[in-house]
Amino acid sequence: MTTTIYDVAAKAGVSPKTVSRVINGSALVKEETRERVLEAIRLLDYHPNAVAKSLKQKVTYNIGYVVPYGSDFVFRDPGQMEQLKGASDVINAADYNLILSVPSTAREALLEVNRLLKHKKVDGLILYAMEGVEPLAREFEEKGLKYVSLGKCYPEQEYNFVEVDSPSGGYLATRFLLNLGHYRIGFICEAPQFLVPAKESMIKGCIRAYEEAKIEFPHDLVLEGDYSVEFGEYAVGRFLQKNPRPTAIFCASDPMAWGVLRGLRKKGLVPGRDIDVLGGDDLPFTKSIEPGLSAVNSKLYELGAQAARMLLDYIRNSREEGEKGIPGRYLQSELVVRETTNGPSGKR
Amino acid sequence: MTTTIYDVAAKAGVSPKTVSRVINGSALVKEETRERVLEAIRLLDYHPNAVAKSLKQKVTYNIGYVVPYGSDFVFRDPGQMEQLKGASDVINAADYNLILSVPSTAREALLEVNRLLKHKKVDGLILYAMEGVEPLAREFEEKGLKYVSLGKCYPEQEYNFVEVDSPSGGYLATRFLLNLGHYRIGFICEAPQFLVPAKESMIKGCIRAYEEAKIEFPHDLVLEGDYSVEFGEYAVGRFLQKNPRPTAIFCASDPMAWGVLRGLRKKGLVPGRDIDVLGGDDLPFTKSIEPGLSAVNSKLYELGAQAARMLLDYIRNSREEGEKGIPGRYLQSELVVRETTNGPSGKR
DNA sequence: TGGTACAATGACATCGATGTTATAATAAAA
DNA sequence: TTTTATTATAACATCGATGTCATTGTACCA
Repeated sequence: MTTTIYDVAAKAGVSPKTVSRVINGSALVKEETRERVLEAIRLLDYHPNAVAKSLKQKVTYNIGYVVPYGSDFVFRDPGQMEQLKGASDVINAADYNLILSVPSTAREALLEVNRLLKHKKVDGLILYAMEGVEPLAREFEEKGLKYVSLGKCYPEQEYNFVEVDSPSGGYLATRFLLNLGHYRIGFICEAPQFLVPAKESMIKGCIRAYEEAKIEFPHDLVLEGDYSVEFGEYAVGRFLQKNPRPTAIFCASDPMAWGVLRGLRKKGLVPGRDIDVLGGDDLPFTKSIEPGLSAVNSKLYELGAQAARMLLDYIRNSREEGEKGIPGRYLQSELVVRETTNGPSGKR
Repeated sequence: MTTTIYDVAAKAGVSPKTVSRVINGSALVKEETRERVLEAIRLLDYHPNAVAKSLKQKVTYNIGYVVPYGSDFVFRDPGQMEQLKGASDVINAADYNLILSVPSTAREALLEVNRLLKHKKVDGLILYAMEGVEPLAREFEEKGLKYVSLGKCYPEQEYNFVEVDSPSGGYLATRFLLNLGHYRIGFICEAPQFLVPAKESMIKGCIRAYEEAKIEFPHDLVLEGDYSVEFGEYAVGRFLQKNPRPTAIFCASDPMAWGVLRGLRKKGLVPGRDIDVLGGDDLPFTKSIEPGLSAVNSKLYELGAQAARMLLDYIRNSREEGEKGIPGRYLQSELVVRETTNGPSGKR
């Protein structure tokens, strides 16, 4: 049936071990033998069986990417895709495979993770941190299973995570808007059910910026959004009822900002002239929107890429037993100014 | 180290084979023994090694999902994500794993596919059909490797594909617009570099609808787009220069239609009043856009799901050698009418 | 010329499960 | 009660690679 290393060995008149040496580029093979073996491999169209190799070497070259119970959420959120893409690129470049798993309930997520990690289908896991992953993360650590999470899984987590520093992004955005002359700013921040409990909301940074500027923070202008375009649109209505109404709106995610743009237009308001708008991701799509949406760049691609790099590092260099993993990292955001932030009306 | 089936056997005082029987739910185990074994499994927190099982059974329970050299394209196109999601849901429900691979060049794609299929890392492959996959598909067939393609890989392909019947979608859309009273319709169809050579363009169906209505087809109003929002916006400018200018625009994809909406607005035109617009995918995002975009529903989720189902079928029921696979299937589109199609101006 | 190093190769065991086949224990049939 | 089925279990081989260790061949040095 399938050709094995034994077939090749027989054809080349050597032992299987020698064929193995040739495949793995060992220097301990005479040039002439090597060529004979390579010829046999070519003739038989032989491909080593990765499963057998895995069994012996206890390495699968598979990385699991698990997003617990977020199926709909995940596939519709372009921010999620950026993270996945970052991870995918790094994993593929390292000749590993990415096993994508998007269970739809917490229970399924648990089963899934077991199937992958404990049954040795993957060498490690990238875990998207959401409400409810804490027990999973704890268990991994207890059992010495390798993972890196996208975001902290619980407040005291010190190892194996990469996280966007949301408060610093909020601070950056707010300071910028305050400097433009805004003081009534509407905030759409992250609804808790979409945030890991451990993650600090951007709003902390926003408040800090107000404090530094010694301006009173407009607590009446804070909404909690679900990352959807729809929510952004809805929020516009809410904000316009306020008195005085905000002169700028800052959203924790780009899709909500897209919704805000749409909502404003529906009300006959011009973003960037009547009301300033600032997004929270700087997704690729945001670059091509009209008018050009200013945004905090949350480095989502980089987030995924770094997580993958950390995990690969961890997998390949973990000699000592009982080491805790790799210290967590925070990514700092940047501000990208485009056309929707020009200062309060009249100033333009 | 890791607990194996031998450890469990020893603890329970039975043979490894009996443990295996318990794990696999064989009826040939006395109730009392079963319980003893289960207890041992629990105590030792034993999890069977999937790799060892794979080696023996020659089944990996992995499905590869390969999108040849389309990294950027893929992750930015929400239509792609719908297909991926459809496949992912089916694959996970069947207790298989999805290995996602998005190589960025044709050469990498080849290596990738070899790594996956020939090295036995997956039981089968879902292959996104694009320019250049034909040789791959041919080789798979020659070697009896299992795959199903999303779209035909070459014109005469009869097996192992699922495809959206684009011409029928084009026909549906065009007939609808003609019935509304349009006769100058602008078409943005698929640029050839993004289409498998084997796939028929929707434009064929559009022309057919014109023929049936005995109206002359406006050949001057056909553009080829790259699926991007930007192109849709650009196309608006092109169309408005035509004389007489079109009263409706039909796009092969939703993102291009989103671009058209934006482009129209920038020119001060109102979609659905001044010019009708029709999208080509009916993506989730399209449901929530403003104004509600009418669209041909291309069943992209279903496309991915069907491909996965076909492949799983093929994998599980392929007893006979040399069978060609599963006959290809075409999915028919539907029309979803929302707010952007009200007939030529004045008629409203 | 014999000894020592090192290069090149192979024999055999091993990874951890399951398939095959033999055998022990029990139940049903004669 | 003996024979025959049937149930329950185990011994051993096997999947296809690689690791360990032994062995052979060759070159270099004393």
